[in-house]
Amino acid sequence: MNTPCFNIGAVERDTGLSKDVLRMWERRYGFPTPDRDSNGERSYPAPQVERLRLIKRLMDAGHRPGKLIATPMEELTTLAPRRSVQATTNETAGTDELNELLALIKQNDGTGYQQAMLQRLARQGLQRFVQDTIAPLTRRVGEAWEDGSFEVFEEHLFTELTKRLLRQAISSLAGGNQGPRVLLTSVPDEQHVIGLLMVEALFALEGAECIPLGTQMPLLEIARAASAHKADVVALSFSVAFPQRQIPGLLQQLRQVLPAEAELWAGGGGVQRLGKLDGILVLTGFDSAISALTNWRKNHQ
Amino acid sequence: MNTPCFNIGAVERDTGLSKDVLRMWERRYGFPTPDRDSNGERSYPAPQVERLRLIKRLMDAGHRPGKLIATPMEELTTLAPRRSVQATTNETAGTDELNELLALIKQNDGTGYQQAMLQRLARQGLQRFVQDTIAPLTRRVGEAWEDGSFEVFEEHLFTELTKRLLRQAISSLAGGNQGPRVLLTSVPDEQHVIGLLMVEALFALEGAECIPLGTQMPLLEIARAASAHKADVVALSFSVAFPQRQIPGLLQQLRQVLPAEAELWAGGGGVQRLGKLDGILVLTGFDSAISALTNWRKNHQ
DNA sequence: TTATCTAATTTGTCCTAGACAAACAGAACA
DNA sequence: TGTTCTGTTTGTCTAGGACAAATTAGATAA
Repeated sequence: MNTPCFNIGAVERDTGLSKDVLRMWERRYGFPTPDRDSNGERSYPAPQVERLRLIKRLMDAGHRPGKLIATPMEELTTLAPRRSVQATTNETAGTDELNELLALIKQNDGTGYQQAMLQRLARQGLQRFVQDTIAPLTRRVGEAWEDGSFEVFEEHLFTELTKRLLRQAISSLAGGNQGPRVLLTSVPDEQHVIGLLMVEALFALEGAECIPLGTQMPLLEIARAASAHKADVVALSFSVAFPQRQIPGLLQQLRQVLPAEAELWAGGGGVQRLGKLDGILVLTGFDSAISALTNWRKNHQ
Repeated sequence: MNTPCFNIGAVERDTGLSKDVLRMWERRYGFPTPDRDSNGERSYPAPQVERLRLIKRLMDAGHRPGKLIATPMEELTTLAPRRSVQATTNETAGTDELNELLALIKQNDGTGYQQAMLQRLARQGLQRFVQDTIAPLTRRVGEAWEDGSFEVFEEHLFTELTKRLLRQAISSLAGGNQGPRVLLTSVPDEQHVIGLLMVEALFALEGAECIPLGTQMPLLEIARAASAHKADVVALSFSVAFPQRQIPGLLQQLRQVLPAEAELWAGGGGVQRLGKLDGILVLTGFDSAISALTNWRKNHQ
């Protein structure tokens, strides 16, 4: 493992920082300081890539790059998150149980986690399971990832296993066909699917007809899918990690290309601070999602 | 829908063509021809974005951009795929049944598809189901997508439902613990997970201990995960859609940062034409994967 | 002291235009 | 028919400049 090197494209892939940003940081802040290969192209040593990944994580947690880059490495690893301060409010109840579940993931005990979750599902029923177990657990994992107490691969394992549980639960429900036809998906660059699965579970419980298209649909394809499926509602999910600044523009762009008769709903952690947008319904939580559904039914009978 | 416009970043997201490529094509070929907004920045009309998406699809199917861009739009829509010529060989048997399954997707009948697949699973058993149903079906969908007879959203629906089936089948297996500990994942930019799920199903059937980390793990994180989980094998999947040229470099880079005691296996449609690589085992198919597993056991008892 | 508005700063994204290497196609050759 | 060589195609990298949106800091008013 003697100092493997990454070119700028590989660093972009691995860190999520665009080439433009990597070059700009080098120009402005003097970091990173890649070597040059025989063609004069940047060649990033692995430790610098690690540091960039750490910086990116702290940025996603609300820190600013200028400060971070000036901070020495040791200090970086101990920095706390800035954004999610008011998070731990209604988590007094059941906190210990959630911690136990997370501990299973941290011990790399995927099987144990799955079994414990299935028990909870059986005990709580799907709706409560989604709202009281999956949702807070997901948020907790996000926070833990931000403050560094969760490794990336632990988060991946959690995500993969949780997706399985949800999908399994959903497919055990008979496909509803009373309610609106709801097309569930996300925009390109938004790959978090757990939010979509949670809301699908709730909608399916209510008997709505869900069309799960997975994540990362190009906007124009969402519009075509909505036409082809005669969807009554297009529901998009934005995670907290999604670049907030892009959301309003994306939604309005999609609203423009979407059939007029299809409603556009947006939910997830990313849209909570969003203002009102014309022709778009912002879902601020699970209750809001369910009441949107019942409202739709009231207006379409 | 009066000519909505996309900036270059949105086009990159929606088409998968990098900003560099978009600018270069404009310089070289005179297409696309975006307008400019008040800041002098490119503004792509929706029809051009559609055309770019079509071109990208045909490129993934083996065509060359120079030709495609010179081709008029009407002709583009009728172009056949170039790459997958020898595909339809051993598909004589059961072709009609597979066509029926695909027809369900095309009719947007997700529920019917799921039921039909569950029946097949029960009839064939998991191993045959993976090899004789899921695998050819997935290949067929890929081909159909390439030659334009499948819409993107139909492919998404198929993918989402098939993932559910596989995950459900896998989680019904008791977690094995005899065989090697196999860490299953993919590199960043490789988001196709069905191949991973198929091989996980086979390995789990053989009693191996699978650690599914989902897709898109940064290389350095794969290495950390392998250490933390004490993985005996890291198995990566590359779909046919993954840029072939990047694969050898990626694998060697990963091999460098991976613990020496962990084996590195690479499978999927993307690695079939790959030459031999030092310290990396290329899996050319399901049989090859299973024999790799038994070989490993032979060498580690 | 708190609130609000303005100015300065930070930061990401976009721009042009040039260079080069890897991949590919086709021709000449064995 | 197969192989090597050469020219073309194509993607990715480089440099540094510009600017707008977001954020912070400072100043003024309540």
